[in-house]
Formats: sequence, C-alpha cells, structure tokens
Amino acid sequence: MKLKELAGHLGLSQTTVSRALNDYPEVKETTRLRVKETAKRLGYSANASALRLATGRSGTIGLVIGGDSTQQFGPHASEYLTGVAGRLARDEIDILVSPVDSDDEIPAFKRLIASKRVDALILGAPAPYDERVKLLTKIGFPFILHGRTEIGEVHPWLDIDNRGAFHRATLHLLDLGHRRIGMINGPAGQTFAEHREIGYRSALLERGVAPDRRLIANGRFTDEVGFRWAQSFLELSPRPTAFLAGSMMTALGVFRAIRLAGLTLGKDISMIAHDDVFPYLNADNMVPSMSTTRSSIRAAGSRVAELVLQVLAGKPADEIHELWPVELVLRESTGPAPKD
Amino acid sequence: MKLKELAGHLGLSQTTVSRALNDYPEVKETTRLRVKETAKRLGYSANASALRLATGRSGTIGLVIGGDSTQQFGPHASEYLTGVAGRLARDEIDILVSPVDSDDEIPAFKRLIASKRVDALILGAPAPYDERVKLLTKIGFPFILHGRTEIGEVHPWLDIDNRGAFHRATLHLLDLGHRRIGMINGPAGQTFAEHREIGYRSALLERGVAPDRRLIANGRFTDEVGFRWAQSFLELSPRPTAFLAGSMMTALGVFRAIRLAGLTLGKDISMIAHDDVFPYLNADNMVPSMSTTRSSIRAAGSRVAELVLQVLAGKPADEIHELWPVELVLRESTGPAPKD
DNA sequence: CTATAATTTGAAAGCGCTTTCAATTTGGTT
DNA sequence: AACCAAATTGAAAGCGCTTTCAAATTATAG
Repeated sequence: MKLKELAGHLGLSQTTVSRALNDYPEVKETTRLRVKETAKRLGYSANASALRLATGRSGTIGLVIGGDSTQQFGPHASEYLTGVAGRLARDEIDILVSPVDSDDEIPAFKRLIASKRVDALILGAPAPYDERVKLLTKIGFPFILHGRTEIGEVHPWLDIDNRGAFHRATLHLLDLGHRRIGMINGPAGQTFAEHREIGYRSALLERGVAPDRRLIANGRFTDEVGFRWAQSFLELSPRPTAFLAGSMMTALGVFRAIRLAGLTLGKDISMIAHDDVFPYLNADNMVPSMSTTRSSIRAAGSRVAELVLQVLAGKPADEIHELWPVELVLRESTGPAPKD
Repeated sequence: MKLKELAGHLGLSQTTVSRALNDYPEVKETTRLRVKETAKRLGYSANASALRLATGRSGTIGLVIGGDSTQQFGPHASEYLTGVAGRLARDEIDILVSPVDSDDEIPAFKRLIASKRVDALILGAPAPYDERVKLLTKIGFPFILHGRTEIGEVHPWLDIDNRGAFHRATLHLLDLGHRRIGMINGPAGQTFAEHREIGYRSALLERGVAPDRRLIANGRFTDEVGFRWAQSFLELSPRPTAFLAGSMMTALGVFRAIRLAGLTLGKDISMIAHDDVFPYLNADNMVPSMSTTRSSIRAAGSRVAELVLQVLAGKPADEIHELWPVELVLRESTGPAPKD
C-alpha cells in the first residue's frame, strides 16, 4: 500500500492525502478525517525511506553505548537504553544502536554522519579528551553527551555529580572515624571515574588524611574485579576499615571478600557503593542493606533523550548543561570505624 | 557530498561511480580503483535513505527485546544485544531497537513492517501462543524467534534446551538425596519458563517424587523475587533442602535468604541456578561457588543474528531450527541432602 | 583496414514521499 | 449576478540513489 494507491482509493491526489496525514492546516477537516480513517482501515503507513529522503530527516537517533574499548555493553546499558527508548518512543523516533568498535571509531562516526543515517547522536562514557566529542563539535553535528569531558568545547551534556557523590560518601566515612578507605573505582581513563577519585581525594584532604595510593584501584564493574581488589586491600596492614565501590557489581565482589575474610560488613568494615538503580539488584534487599550513592541511570537515559530532542529543536548548546545531584542513602553497611 | 558531486570530481557519470562503488563487474578495474580512492579521500558515504529507497532494502534488522509486558529490558538484554550487534556489525547492518509497548503490540508490528523500516525481525521471549509469531508467519515477513512457541507454524527459531537443563539439574539434586526442591522460575506465561517447569516436574516424576505446588514459584528475574520466595519456602516445614533458581539475580536473593536463616549454602541447602553468563557476575567467584546450568545468551544473540541473515538470504524456514544444549556445571553450592 | 564482438560508460527512469506553485472551488460582498 | 478573497485541491519537481537500456569505446578477427 503506497500513497498513490491510497490516493486512488480516496479519489484524491497524493498531495492532499499527504497533507491530510501530516496535519497540514490547508486541508478541509472532513477530508482529513476521511483520509485518516481510510488510511487506518487499509493499514497504510508511509514508507520510511521515502519519507526520510524527501524530508532530509531520518527520524533516527544514534545511541553509542559502551564507549571506549569495551567490546561489550555493561549491565548499565540496558537500563540506560530503557530510559532512552522510553522517551524516544513517544515521538516515534527510532534508535540506532551503534556498537562502534574502538579500532576505527572516528571513521565509523564520520560514515554514520555522512550517510545521514541519524539526525543526532547520544554519546556516553567519554574520556577526558574525547576524540568523538571533538569531531562532532568541530563539524557541528547535533549530539548530547552523557558525562563530561575536559575539553573546552561548548556542547550539550548531562552528567551526574560523581565528584560530589564520592566526596560526600568519603566525608561520611571519615566522620564515622574511618581513616583507611579503599576505593574501587571504575575503569581508568573515563571521566566519571576520574571525577570520583577527585571527590574521594578532596574529602580526605579536607579532613587531613593523606591518600594512600595502595588503596585506590581501577577496573571494570564486575564482581570479580571487586572481589580481587577487596581481597588484596584486606591483606594490607593495617587494613582498610571502609570501602567505596564503583558499582553494585563491584560491591557484590567486595561483600564476598569481606565475608570470606571472616569479617562483618557494617561492623568490622563499612562500605558505600554507587548504585545506578537496577530493578533486579536492590541495595535495600541486601543483608546487611547497602549504603549507596544513588542515581537512576534509567532516568538519566530518559532525560538525555529529551535533551537531544531539544538540541534538534534548536535550543542553544550552552543552555543544555545538567549536573544531577546524587543521593547518599545510608543503610546498614556503614557504621563507626572499629576501635583499633 | 553526494554521488553527483563525486561523479563531477571524477569526470564520470553517476552510473559508473555507483557501479564502481558497488563492485559491479562491468566497470574497468582502473576506474574502480580511482573511484574508490577518491570516494574515500573525499569522505563520501552514500545517503542511506536514498539507497534504501532505491533498493527497497533497509539494511536494518529490528530487535524486539523485553517482549511481553515488561516495560523494561532486563539484565539479559544488554548481553543479548551485544551478541546480536557484534554479528550484524560485520555486515554493516543497522539494528533498530523496538521497545514495543504491549498495549498495541500487534498494530505497532504492522506499522513497523508496512513502513519498511526493517528487512527482518528478531523476536524474543515468546509466549506459548504468541500473537506476534502468528502474525509474522501469516504475512510471511522474515523473522527469527529466540525461543519457541507451541504454535504449529513453521518458522526459524533458536532456543536453548530449557527443559533438558532443568530436567538434568533436578535429577542431579534428586540423586544427591534431595526430595524437596524449591523452584523459583521465570515469569509465568513465557514459554521458556514453562519448559523449565516441565523439565523439573518430569525429573521428579522419573524418580517417583510427587511435585509440591507450594514449592513452585514464578516471577521476574530480580534478587528481590528470589529473596522473597526463598524466604517463604524456608518457612515451610519440612523445608526444602534444595533450590533451583531461574537466573543469577534470583540466585543472589536466594543466597541471602539462606544466609539470613542461619543456614549454609552447599551444606544445609543446595542450589543450582541458571546462568546466562554475565561477564559482570561470575558463578565461579561466588562463595560458595555456584553450580549452574549455563548457556551464553551473548553467543545465542550472535547466532540468532547469523540465522536471521540466512533467512534473508533465502534459506528455508524449516532448516533453521537450533536447540542448544545447556551445560550443567557443578560447583560448591550443591551437596548431598542433609540427613533429617 | 574494416566489421563485429566485447567491454565500458552514460542518459534517464523510477523508488515513494514532500512541497512549491498553480488551478480550482467556495464564500462573502456589492 | 458578478466579483474578489479565502479556502481547498492538484500537477509536477525534487530528494539521492540504483538499474535498465542505449551509446560509445576498445579489442579481436577477417
């Protein structure tokens, strides 16, 4: 069923039918109704390619997940995607998922843009000097960044206050008397991880505690990484009395290491983990329940989608900067530092 | 940069340039090289919409995740997506992620197809009498199903042997002397969950153990669901001595309930969980390490993508049926049933 | 050297839509 | 009843590519 046929059925021209379907004002109300009714009845749906070619807009937004060198989407990806998809579906915008492999990232981006496959891009997991961001700002292609870079360029972004979150969490642990706080952070080289470290360090300095680089680790957000680092930290002497974990997955590993060492979480050792709010892994339900710095990555995805639409609608880039606060939710995994 | 301009630069017609880029045999080798080189140098990349319109193929495959009534992608989704994306990227096929909301699922499908947005669909998480599958087979639209239905229709599918996996796991527990085995299954109404229950029940019957419906539960794959059901099962008397968990998330919840009841996993209580192989949650690293029925959902995603390409290449539907075996990996969470 | 076949290139139509510009119909005024 | 403005509809061009069919070029043979 193509427009021409539909027009035939109706005894109208393609022009009028097209206008009726697209709510142009100059078509008579009764014909509009008739057209829409018939279109629905016959199951007409415009050929997307033709429409895109004619309008020059693809009605598609590219979602670049995974980012850096990870050949895989993490557990965060699906939550994030859920948020993005939920928002874009409302406007009938398609999502093109790009698992750009880091080898020829930049050329791949250029092709993506040159082929007019997407109207805009949603980028995530930036490095401090992200080449993709540089490229896109240079050529003026619409995009939004989930996260931030250290590049001076003005461009739209949404980020959570990673620095603030870890600053506050660290301060809280310090106020509970902890002095040796192990930090199991995300992958080195990612801006968000660096921000978290900055927050952590600045809190220590504020309270006059010298950071110990043996207590700072980087790695992917897996239970294994959490477990290994926690174990190695616990072998130090004196050992840390508290942990900061970069993700709930990390926390699960740390949890296990603590238990395996015969220690009790919330008593011998405290922990605060960052929680991106996975519906399938609830900090509240753990035993002991987990104190977290919490920020919904799904909500962020939804908002990022909203913002990229605003970018496309012409809102100036310098008005699209959002820094989301991160909650500190105290539960049972944090307690006063044990007396020596 | 459009084809016409590129042709101008080269002093050739659009026709020849198009043919050169698409490796038509009738173009002279030297010109082909010259064309390709110049195209690359000038960063030419064909307008996707025009190309799609002209060829009638969209070069896009729709990925319908989440399926049923879940307004969200689960933790499996990202792994699955990684697999699918990895394979399709090799052929430069785009992925359109469809978070079809269950309200108007069928109309949404019809629109998706009528608008020629995708060349084929990848469906997952079917119900036994899946309307989507019925529709697609009826109208003859190319697709592959990850999972199976009870509908008689012939269509391509790939599934893991859920029945066999749970049959075997249950048999193993029975052979260890367990007689009361709690089953915390996936969402009711999904074929895979029903298959698992069938496997579980048939194993019990084989050993002359009467299934106890109080020991069979359904729910989403979250730690919370696992926790709640496990707790309620443990309150029964006599309580179960073993658990089957539908996912690693479920298992985490069960784990917690066991510990909270003062029991020891692997000694007082045994557990086998189904593991879709998440890189961020390793059954081996748990304490005690978790016995699992294991099947990589990422590998399945990759294979499903491969198969949908074969469907598009014209391979007959009745030749595309794959039932993947599921490994039973025994670790420390399973042990002989305690003496009463 | 021509005639003919084989190779290589080009002109133009068409994919299914939107949109400009022109044509037609309708309604309100004298 | 005639006229002009406003409302409504239509014809046709164009979006950027592929592909058919015809034309031009080159190679091969007589």
